[in-house]
Amino acid sequence: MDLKLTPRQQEILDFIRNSLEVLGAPPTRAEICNAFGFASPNAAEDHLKVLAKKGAIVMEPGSARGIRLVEQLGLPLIGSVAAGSPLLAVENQLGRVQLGNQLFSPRADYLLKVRGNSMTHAGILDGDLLAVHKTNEARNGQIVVARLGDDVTVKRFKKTRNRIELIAENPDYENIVVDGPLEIEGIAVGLIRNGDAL
Amino acid sequence: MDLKLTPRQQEILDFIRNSLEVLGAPPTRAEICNAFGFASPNAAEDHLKVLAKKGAIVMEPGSARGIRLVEQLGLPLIGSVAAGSPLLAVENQLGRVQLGNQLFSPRADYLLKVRGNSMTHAGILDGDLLAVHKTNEARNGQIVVARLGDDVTVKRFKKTRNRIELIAENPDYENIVVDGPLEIEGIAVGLIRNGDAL
DNA sequence: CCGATAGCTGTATAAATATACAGCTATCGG
DNA sequence: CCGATAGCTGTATATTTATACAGCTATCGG
Repeated sequence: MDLKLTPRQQEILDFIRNSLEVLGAPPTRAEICNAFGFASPNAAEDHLKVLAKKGAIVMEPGSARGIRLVEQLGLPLIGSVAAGSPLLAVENQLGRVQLGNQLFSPRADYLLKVRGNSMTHAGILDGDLLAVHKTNEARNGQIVVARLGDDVTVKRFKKTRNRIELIAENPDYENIVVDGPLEIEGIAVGLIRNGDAL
Repeated sequence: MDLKLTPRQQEILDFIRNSLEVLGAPPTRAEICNAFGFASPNAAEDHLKVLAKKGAIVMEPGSARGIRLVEQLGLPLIGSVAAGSPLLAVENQLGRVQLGNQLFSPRADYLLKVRGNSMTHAGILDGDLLAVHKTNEARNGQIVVARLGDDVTVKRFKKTRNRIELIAENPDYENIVVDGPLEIEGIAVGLIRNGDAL
């Protein structure tokens, strides 16, 4: 979903860019109307919907000035996950990393900053950024981001006839035999290592 | 008015910075409350008022998410001025230039992109950015930004016993003898020339 | 001529948001 | 001990804002 924009739609997009630069915030529908001389706020709304459908912007539902430019979105970088909070909650985000998500396959939805050494033998070191594809299903042998109660962990997924195990790729760490509620948050599709860690 | 911030106030400011980076827009009062665990939106309001008074932010009255960081504000760059519109109207702004306003004295309030060659003999070329201090009063010999009806022009100010003249510093252009309404928008306090024009 | 699409007007409304007023506690310099 | 200030709770409200619904015109490929 990344179709070409009509000239008019391009103008709207440019206005949003300009608003971000000049005002420091995205415009409201009313401001768009004002800038283009629209008599109805719905004219702006329609344009925004099209821009969203075409993948140029993302709209934060119900939020004032909730227009985000996809081009400057990049992938959210998730830090340490606060107990019980949704992985992608704003409070867990360290920022965004400018990175086309077509770099990985399947598509990366976010980056997770890895903490600890439980996966070092799989080449995943402390501080690495793990590119994660959001999904609820994992196949045997895949490296998953899993939630066990309040904890979020990165491990290798192993499913046998009678149980599910989360394998630590480091003999110093113990594998986890799942007995409580397990939720797959996503599967690893890539890795980025910052120069600092090399 | 640029006093030191308390640690708490610094935290609030950092949160605003973070919100701009992560969300792409300034936070609402409610979001600040949420992030810091405040029970009352007024706690956020108070902090913002202090930050505004101390010069760290500027608040757009009545506007949703109307918090601007002064540090990334720079000086507004005014392009061609639409007939009849206020000089600093958003529609006239080409963007902002990162520039401490203490560079000039008196303080520069905005930059005006000069159009035309009527001041070339004063070293003001087409395309130059003129740093302007906002004021209604000009002294003899100062270079002023003046409004004559719908037109905004840059000229040297000359006041004699019985009339006011706007002098063009280029023999190819004619001086303007003021007979209609004249409004001084500001006086030139500096000049910036972009590499392109050299 | 038809249906789809772009681009708009006009109206309405629930929810988000800014922001005022009143008051309370802890700290700190004098 | 006093007054000022920082930092907050709690309540209330006028605006701003997002956004739905209904409908209209012009263009364009078939």
